[in-house]
Amino acid sequence: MQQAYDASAVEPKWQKKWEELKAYEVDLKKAKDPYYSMVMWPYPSGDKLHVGHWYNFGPADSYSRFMRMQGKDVFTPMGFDAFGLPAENYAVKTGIHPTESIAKNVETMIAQLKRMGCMYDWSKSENSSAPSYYKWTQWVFLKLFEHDLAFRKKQDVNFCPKCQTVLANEQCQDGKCERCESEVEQKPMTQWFFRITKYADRLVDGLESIDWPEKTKTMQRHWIGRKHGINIVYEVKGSADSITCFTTRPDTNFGATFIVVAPEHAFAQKVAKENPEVAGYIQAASKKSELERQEEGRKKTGVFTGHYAVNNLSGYEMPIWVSDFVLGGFGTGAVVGVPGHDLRDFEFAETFGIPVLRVVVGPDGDTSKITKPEQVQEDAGTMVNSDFLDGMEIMAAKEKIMDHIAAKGWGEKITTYRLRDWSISRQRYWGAPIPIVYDPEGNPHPIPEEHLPWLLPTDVEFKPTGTAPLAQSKELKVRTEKLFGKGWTPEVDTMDTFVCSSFYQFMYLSTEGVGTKSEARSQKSDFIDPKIEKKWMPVDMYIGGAEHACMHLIYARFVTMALKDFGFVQCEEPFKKLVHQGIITNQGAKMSKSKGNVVSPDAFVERHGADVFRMYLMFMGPFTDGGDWSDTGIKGIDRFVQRMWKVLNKRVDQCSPQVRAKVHATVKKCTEDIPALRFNTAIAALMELLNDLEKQGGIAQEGAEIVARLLAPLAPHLAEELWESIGGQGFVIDQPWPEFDPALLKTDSATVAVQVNGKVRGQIEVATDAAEAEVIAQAKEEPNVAKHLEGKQVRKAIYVKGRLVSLVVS
RNA sequence: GCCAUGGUGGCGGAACUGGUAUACGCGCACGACUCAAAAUCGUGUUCCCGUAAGGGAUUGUGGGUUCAAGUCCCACCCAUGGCACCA
Repeated sequence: MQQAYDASAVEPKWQKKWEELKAYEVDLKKAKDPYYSMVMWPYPSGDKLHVGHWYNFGPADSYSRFMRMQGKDVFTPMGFDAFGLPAENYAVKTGIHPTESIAKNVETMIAQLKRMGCMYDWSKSENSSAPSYYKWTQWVFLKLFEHDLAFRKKQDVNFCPKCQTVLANEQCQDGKCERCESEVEQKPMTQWFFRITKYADRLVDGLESIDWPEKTKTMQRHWIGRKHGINIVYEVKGSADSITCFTTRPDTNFGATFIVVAPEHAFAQKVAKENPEVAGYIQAASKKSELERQEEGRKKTGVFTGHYAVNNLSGYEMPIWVSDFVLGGFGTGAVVGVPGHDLRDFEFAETFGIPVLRVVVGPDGDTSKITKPEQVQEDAGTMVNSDFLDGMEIMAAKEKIMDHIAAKGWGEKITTYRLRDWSISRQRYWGAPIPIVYDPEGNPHPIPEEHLPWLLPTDVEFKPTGTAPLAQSKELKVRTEKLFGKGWTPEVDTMDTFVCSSFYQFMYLSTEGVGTKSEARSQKSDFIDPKIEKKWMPVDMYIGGAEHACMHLIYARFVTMALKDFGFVQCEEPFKKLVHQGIITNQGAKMSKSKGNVVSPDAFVERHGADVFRMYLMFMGPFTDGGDWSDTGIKGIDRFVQRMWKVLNKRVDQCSPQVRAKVHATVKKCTEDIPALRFNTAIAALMELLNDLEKQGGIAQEGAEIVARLLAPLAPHLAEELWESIGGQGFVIDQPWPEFDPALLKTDSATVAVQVNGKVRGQIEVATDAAEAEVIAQAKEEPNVAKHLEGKQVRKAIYVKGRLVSLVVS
């Protein structure tokens, strides 16, 4: 009799063997059928791996293992996004240098990751805070600088007065600091930017070619916000001034009845000098904070300037207003109001008694006076009261009038974007130093490549003061003067950590391990071997959180495109296929340290093993849905593992035809479900099979070999142990994926349901190939069916092969 | 407010091009083993009526199409995620 399956002994045993035999190391040059499978690299925090990591990495590994058994040379690396604020804050609190705490955390996390039993190629790991890595972060900066894609400018930035630091847009929520909830101030500061806006069109158009979730693509499209429209110039009556308005819907321009400019607009500023009412409004508006504006909601405020602008199309004299619902920073800072067909314009017109004209008739044909907001739909509507546009569909009218306005010289067609250039300067310590020095006149100069890595100095305090910690470093100052001359000063800001992660997909392919061979690489000037890059890029499968949709996932695309243009890589898009795992919550709330509801996997892994924990997470529901954490069901997977171990070690001479059919049906199900990341149903199918095997009292050798292989992606340790115990050679993960025989899936007879007037009244067994008439006759004879047919006429009879008979009677 | 996705037993969730709704698991109940408990095994388990056979109801709500609707169409309600005066 076999012993119970003991995960605590079996799992370390196989982990050791995999490591000793380098089972997961990939020869990037020799690999014949490359498949690059990547997960988003974790931040090495002291909190260790949490359930969310397991939920991302475990299933992703099962997918990689499946692809490997399809015969692919699967490369799946792991690394650490190690620069960033948490380590710096920890340093402020404890005085321990981030280099030290990060090294310790990385070590712990590697041990934990190995405990998961994932097939990472550790010989090619990366750590973004290693000089051998950030040398390349700096190199990327220099290349962007060289091509005028990195530049310096003064701009308002988000500044948290309590944390004494600049925050990225994503670190401000509703105008408040994400961490301390203080209200964020807008402060003008000189910062470095990457000119991502230059790539706006490619970033939008490229989305067509990649296999990403539609939702993520939509978010990126919206974030980039490309809009085709026209700038129309309106002359101010009795003045040499003019106001330019951007609009995407010039087709409705015959309905324009007013103009609104932002308080910051030059015309508003000019009027304010002679009109105290306007000046007062502008001053009041500028005092309002982001928060106050939001609290006001959609309530419209404004002030009339006393001036009019002429609509050349209709001759209408439009009053010019100032209102803070128009944003100074967007478009031209002025809009033309078409209250009949725009929600905001309607609200404004209603508040101030401005006429509302109808110029579009909707599908309902209603031409009455407009009394409630009617937003123009892009796909339905006909022009009215619009002179030469009358009767046209709106989209056709839009094209016609744009040409008309442009030809008359009243405006110019233009495309606008919502995307802004990427601010990458951070007044923080723990990041890659920006490789720039300033001459005595204050002009920036790139640090020559031979001086990279431009090392992060260590002689600094971490306490936040509002200026960059690097400014305190004597060593950095001395180093700069020594290399460049007296009076030269270093840049003291570091780079946003998103710069580090924007190109790591290439780094894995060009290194040989943290702190070992990667040191050698840092001596070379090659970014990546073009042959390797061509062979492996783009990444075939990328799995990670949806929260990166408009940050990392845009930045990485931008940097890849730029590197392609510079001639260093050949791929346009870094990630061919992208999948987001769902979020695991605890009692409906996101897990976070501050809420104290983080579930640690360690205790479960210790009790049940990594296989059970991984499988339980996969069994909870669809991978992309996530779910609410509960540990009640984990026992079911534990039982599954124990029972599977037992029954696969019980031999029968031959499986019954029914069990053989079930085995092949299970192969089919797993073959379809695992690559589609439907792990929950694949596991359910294996459970069904297990129930049948137990009824049979065991399994034939041939069947056991199939089942062990089916388990290999989902429960890697259990599968290896099973494979060994049934006499398999080598690692099960190196075996080919089993194939199913479609002939075995067919059965001779089928259970067919019989409905009478839509209600199931009985079941009959029929031969699969029985004729329709025969089956219907048999159905009528079924006792309970017959009862319901008594005294009635069958009007219609339908047979769905092998499924049901539907009888309609009256 | 706008956009997207989704509402199925006590719970997590299955369900192919419309074709026996509730697979699989958890939990629960009863039984076996045990001095007892845990573990394990067996049986049952959508709800209501019925000992049973059987009948009725049921996939957020209300309509519709169809021999047949969780699945398709219309209206509405609710939940989650994203965006939020972007012209």
